[in-house]
Parts: sequence; C-alpha cells; structure tokens
Amino acid sequence: MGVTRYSRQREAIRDYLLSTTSHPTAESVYKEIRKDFPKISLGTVYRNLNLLVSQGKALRLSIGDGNDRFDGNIHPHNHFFCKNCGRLMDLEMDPIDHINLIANAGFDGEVQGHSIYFYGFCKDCKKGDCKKI
Amino acid sequence: MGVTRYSRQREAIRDYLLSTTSHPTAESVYKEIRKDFPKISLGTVYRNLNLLVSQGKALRLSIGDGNDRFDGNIHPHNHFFCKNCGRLMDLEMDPIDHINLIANAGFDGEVQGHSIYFYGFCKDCKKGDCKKI
DNA sequence: TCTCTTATCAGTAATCATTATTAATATATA
DNA sequence: TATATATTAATAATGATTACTGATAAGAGA
Repeated sequence: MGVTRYSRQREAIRDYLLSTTSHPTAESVYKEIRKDFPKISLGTVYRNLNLLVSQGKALRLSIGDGNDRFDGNIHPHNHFFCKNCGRLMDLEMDPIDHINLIANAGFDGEVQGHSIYFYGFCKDCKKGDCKKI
Repeated sequence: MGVTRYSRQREAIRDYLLSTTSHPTAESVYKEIRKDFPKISLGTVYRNLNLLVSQGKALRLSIGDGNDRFDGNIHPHNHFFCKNCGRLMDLEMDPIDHINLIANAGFDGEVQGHSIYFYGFCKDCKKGDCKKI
C-alpha cells in the first residue's frame, strides 16, 4: 500500500477491458492477457481487477452464477443476460433513473441507486441459431 | 432421481423461509434449522434450498458478495441492499414493469423480465443508530 | 403390518472462485 | 545510478458450494 505505481500488466488488463463489450470473467481476462504476458498469474489478474474497480476505472458485474464479470465501460448503462447462451451484453435504452424516485417514495431509508439485469433471449437465441457459449 | 419424497428437514427449511423476510444465506438457514434438527448437515440445507428454488418454491437472490440468499416469498417484489449494515430487505413500491417495455424497444432480442437491487442506506443507518450485522 | 425399493439423510471429501503469502523483480525518485 | 518499496509470479490458503458414501426412512405393494 502507498502510491500506486505503473505496471504493464495492469495497463494491459485495463486496455483489454476498454476494448471489449464481452464482460469477461477474471478467468477470461487471464486467458486473453496471457497472449501478451505468458507468465502472468491469475492472482495478478484478480488483484488488478479489484484495484481498477476500487479506483472506479472498471465495474464489477454479478449475475449470480458465482463468477464475477468485469466491464471497462464505467458510464451508466444497463445489461442483458441471455438465459439460453449465457451471454451478458450491453442494453441500450432510454434512461430509467426515475425508478429510484419511485423506490424512494414511501421508503424510510435513502435509495441512492440501483443495479439491474434484464433477462430473456438474445437476438441469436430468439432466432434459434445460437451457438451456446 | 425419480419422485420427490417428503422430508421433515425440507419442510422445516421451507417453513422457515416462509416465516421470515430476512433473506437468509444457506449458513443462516442452517443455524436456524439446527434448533429443531441438531444433527442436520449443511449439505442437506444446500441440497434442499436448491431443490426448492428449482421447484419455484423459493427464490435465490445474489447481491454479488459471494453469498447466495434465499427468499420464500415468490411473488414479484423488489429488494433493497443497505451499503452500511449489509441487510437485504423487501422494498414495497409502485410496480415498474414498464421498464421491460423500455428495454425491449430497440432491442433485437426478447426481454422477458428483470432483476433489480436498489441500494443506499436503510432507515436505521440513515439515522446513524444502526448496529452493523 | 411387513417388505422392498430408493429418495433422503448425516458426515465428509472434493471442487471452484477468489484471496493471502512470499521471495524476486520492476518502478520511481533522489 | 542507488535506494526504497510497489508489483509480480508462484503457490498456499480460504470460504462457499457441491459431490460422494454408507446409513436411514418414506411410501407403495404384498
């Protein structure tokens, strides 16, 4: 602990997160980064992902399957989980921040925000030509 | 596996889930059921919680802290997570199912539903007299 | 009621994702 | 360049959950 120094491994991890919308797990990030850093350790990936999240440079997403996913896009946006192929994807839609107000009405605490996952079938799985991932 | 037979352990687990709104973890359920079944095993708790969920008789809630929580109330309702004390509680509010329509507009798949967690400070933590749990 | 089949159990070992430890290496500053 | 220390690779440890195993008990038929 102290200052945060530069490391090429961390930069590579961040660059990868910024380059994809696949919301990879730590394991997926590990597999990808290993192409450029064959000796990188899974622990290093976890440590840097946690650091990036705590610095607000990445988001941690949990869909309840026991594997955390990470997102380099920190701008507020919503996500969609396909029940068939398991893909987690971005979902562009009109803002729905008003639901915080609805939640606050009649609530005796303080609602600050929300985390939301839409689910159903993605385009490919709806058409029936989806390859499970 | 064939028919599902009756078991008092499973009935006790389900009764407990129906009697509380505390959204207990498997470990919490285990501690509670042990009062009546001192010899029950944690594995039995997990197995029956999973069975109840797969039968649609209970809900599994994941807030991303690594511990699944369970809810005997299967009617659609929303949840609130207190960032201070960690409590997960029910949040009564006007229905917001219209957000599924908003999400579907412009989406090329099929949005069937959503899972949402509001977060902030609960009543007690807002007042500052909350005992962390 | 008595058997018989097998689902469920208690106990425990195994698994999986994640975190902690440690000695070696890399970064930054003087 | 020398020094201090953050970061790394490798690996051990942790904690939640699942799988396995022999014993027990539900419940259907004799």
